[in-house]
Amino acid sequence: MNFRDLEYLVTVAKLRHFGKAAEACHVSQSALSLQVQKLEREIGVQLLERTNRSVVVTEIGKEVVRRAQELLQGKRELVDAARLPDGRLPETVRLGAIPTIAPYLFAELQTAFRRHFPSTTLLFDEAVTEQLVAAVVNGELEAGILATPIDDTLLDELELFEEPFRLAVPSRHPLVRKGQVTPQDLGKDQLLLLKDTHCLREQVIGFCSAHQVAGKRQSAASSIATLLVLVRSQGGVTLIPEMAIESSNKLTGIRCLPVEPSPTRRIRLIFRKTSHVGRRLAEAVRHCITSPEGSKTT
Amino acid sequence: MNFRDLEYLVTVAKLRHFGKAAEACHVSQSALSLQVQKLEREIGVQLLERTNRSVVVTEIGKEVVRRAQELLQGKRELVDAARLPDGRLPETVRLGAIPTIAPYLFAELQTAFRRHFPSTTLLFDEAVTEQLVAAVVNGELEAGILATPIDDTLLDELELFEEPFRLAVPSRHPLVRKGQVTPQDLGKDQLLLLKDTHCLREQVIGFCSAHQVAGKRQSAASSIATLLVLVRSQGGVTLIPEMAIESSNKLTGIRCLPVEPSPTRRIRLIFRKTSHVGRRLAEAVRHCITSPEGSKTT
DNA sequence: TAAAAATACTCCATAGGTATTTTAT
DNA sequence: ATAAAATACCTATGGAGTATTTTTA
Repeated sequence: MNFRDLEYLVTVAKLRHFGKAAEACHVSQSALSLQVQKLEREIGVQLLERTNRSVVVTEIGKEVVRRAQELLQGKRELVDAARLPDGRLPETVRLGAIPTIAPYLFAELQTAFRRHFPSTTLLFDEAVTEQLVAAVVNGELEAGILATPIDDTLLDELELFEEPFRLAVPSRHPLVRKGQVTPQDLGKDQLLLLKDTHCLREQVIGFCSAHQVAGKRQSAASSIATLLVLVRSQGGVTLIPEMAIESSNKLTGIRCLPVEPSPTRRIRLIFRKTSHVGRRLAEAVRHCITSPEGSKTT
Repeated sequence: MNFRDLEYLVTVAKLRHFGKAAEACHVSQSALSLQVQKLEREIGVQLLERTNRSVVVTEIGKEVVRRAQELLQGKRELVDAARLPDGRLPETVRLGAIPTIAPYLFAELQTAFRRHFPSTTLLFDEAVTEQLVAAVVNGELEAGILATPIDDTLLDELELFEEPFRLAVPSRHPLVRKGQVTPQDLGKDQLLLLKDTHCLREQVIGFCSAHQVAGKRQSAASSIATLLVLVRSQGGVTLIPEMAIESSNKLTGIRCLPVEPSPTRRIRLIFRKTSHVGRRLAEAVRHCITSPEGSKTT
């Protein structure tokens, strides 16, 4: 067994097709087929079931593929860790964030990062929690920023900060006069929510149920920007994270009010436990965010 | 890079000698030397410093060796997991235990295990906590039984039970009449302790300091059996785990008294998080110990 | 100068390629 | 009948061996 064999297996399992897998691995179909067979013989267990139309991974195969992916990732991380210069970062690193954070953080983070680590290019990616976690686990991203406690033994997390939510209401909503808002006020108007791929939605619902707030709800928007447009056009209300306020100030007809006691979400960085690069990137990002005016060279 | 290269590197790092490493790997010195050089070229980092008298592993090399060992262990576990029959155990498994547990548990455990898993041979090993943990981490043992909370991200643990200590005293010690003993009684006689490789020693000291018990102490014995002989010959006292009482009853001139509140230790099973075999063995052992008269086939 | 690692050179096992056959829908 | 994987067979890369050289304590 060698890493190449595992690469072949993982690729066939992903594409469910020997021919396409061979192409992806830049070898002939026969070569790949042969190596996978050899691997199965060596382990002594059938990993794939082949017919002329489809390839299905056996139950044991799935477990083997999962472990093979870990080994391949471990190999990459071995090389990365060995090459990582003392106290520096690689030439390029990839950072992800969930959609309700990314647009409000990336611009400033980019600036701060450039100042602190001028020789490293920071690439951004936006994805919902589930995909973000998967991307960090399989090594497509070195680190990710999200707002959900992680439950993956392969990942570590670094706390960033706790962010309060504000209630966004139409400009001439009666609550604007009152200024201070209580959780109970949330039940009086139509509460606009994001679609359910976004963790923000669950956090808002969680806050409501923690305070026994019921009321009309509508889940239509897939971004905070859309939520705010709906607040204005439909006259509903919504909770948005503090970070989103500055950019939404440009949107006339909306006011953002503090709620007391305040709903919050906890922003975290995740990275693979075993990834030196990931951990160092996470520390770098935290440094950029918590002390944007420091100095540190790369 | 392939697994063989990593094997060569790990072996050289362990033996600090190319020739001996080559012998251990059953290849010629030149073959091994060449592959290690190739690996260093591929990674682009010097891993070893060679002179004609010694081989030293560089700082980066140590990290790479550590990761290489993990990859090699991961490869073994991939094969083990794939070959592991549903709900069964391999032909042979290796279980370790610390010296203050092993002699009192292995005999009965062997019997129960044979009944529950007749087709699996259970091999035992005895080692102090530090060595036991190392052996489980590097895969020499599938699981281990100890009495210390583990602090290793590679390991998982399974609680077994909480075990009380008893105070062993000479037969005609005044406390024998009194029957019930308090922690404060421990300070009145010479307290005999194990040498400091044994965690039992720290646990006894911990109990004493938790109850502000001072007094004469002597750390000489390297086994509970020796402790008890000293109790009799020197007239001191000692705390021994409940499991050890039955076999020490054969020793005349010793009485074991309960202490109230009772000192205890928590017995646990450890195994590699990623080892299917280890986890299953740990569950099997727990099953054997908690329900020794059950039925389960292998 | 002696022990040990590196190098030179030869050999062969095995991964890879092309062409073809088998298999299952 | 056809798409796809397996097989046959040839080629060539690279890992292994032996012999020798270089290095440095």
